[in-house]
Amino acid sequence: MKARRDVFQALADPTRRAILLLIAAHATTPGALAEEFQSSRQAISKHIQILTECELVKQEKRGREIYYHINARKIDEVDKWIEQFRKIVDTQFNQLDKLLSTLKKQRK
Amino acid sequence: MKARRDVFQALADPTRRAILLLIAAHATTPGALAEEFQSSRQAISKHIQILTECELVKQEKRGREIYYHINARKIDEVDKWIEQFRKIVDTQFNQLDKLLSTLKKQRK
DNA sequence: GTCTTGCGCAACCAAATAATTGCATATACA
DNA sequence: TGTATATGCAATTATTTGGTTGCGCAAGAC
Repeated sequence: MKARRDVFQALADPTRRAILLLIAAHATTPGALAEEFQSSRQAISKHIQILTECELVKQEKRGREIYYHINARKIDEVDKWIEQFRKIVDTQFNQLDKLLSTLKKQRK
Repeated sequence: MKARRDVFQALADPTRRAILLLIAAHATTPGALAEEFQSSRQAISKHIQILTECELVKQEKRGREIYYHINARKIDEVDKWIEQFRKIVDTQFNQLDKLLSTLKKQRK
């Protein structure tokens, strides 16, 4: 567990998506979340760690418990990509060269 | 290469997102796509295969070439999830029980 | 104080993923 | 017909992922 930590990758796992919905509905602790899944507390904790690393959730330590909150703005990154994608599809974008140079920049 | 094949997982890989943008801009063949990346043709082909399996792109065989087209409707699945997520965040959704039973159904 | 609870951290493991390499096949072109 | 091109398929490999188990450490409960 180490490398690519972006929102897209975080959303790829169905358990993590479920966790996000639960936190969105009600700020919760790792233990409380784990009870909702068949996996262990540690497994859930790792998922939350990934969600925290890519800033989709933030922690609030309160006593010996940790409450997780949603950072909704991070989802905008996904929205932005989809919007860009849709725009290209819709306009049948023919400035291919422009797109290619954009992609090259992103790779660096 | 076998299991989970959904749109979220397909979008998790940055190369696949780039491929999608390229196809969106201009229907293309595997060979033409491979030239835009440093990876081999086979590597790109596998990515396209994944994108095809989850129906984000469709094939059109023409002679010995294969042209790929975008199936934009599949992206709606992501949109829908984000919309659901946003709705929960915005309303601070307190019918937690309802959400929990929804999640349980989805797991089956 | 002692005990229990709520966590994180590290080691470990099985399975999935991404990429390579080599080979097969079908179409175009000379 | 023979050769080059465009592609898929299968086997192999390194890395990443998702999960488990065991340990340790604070913060409340008694």
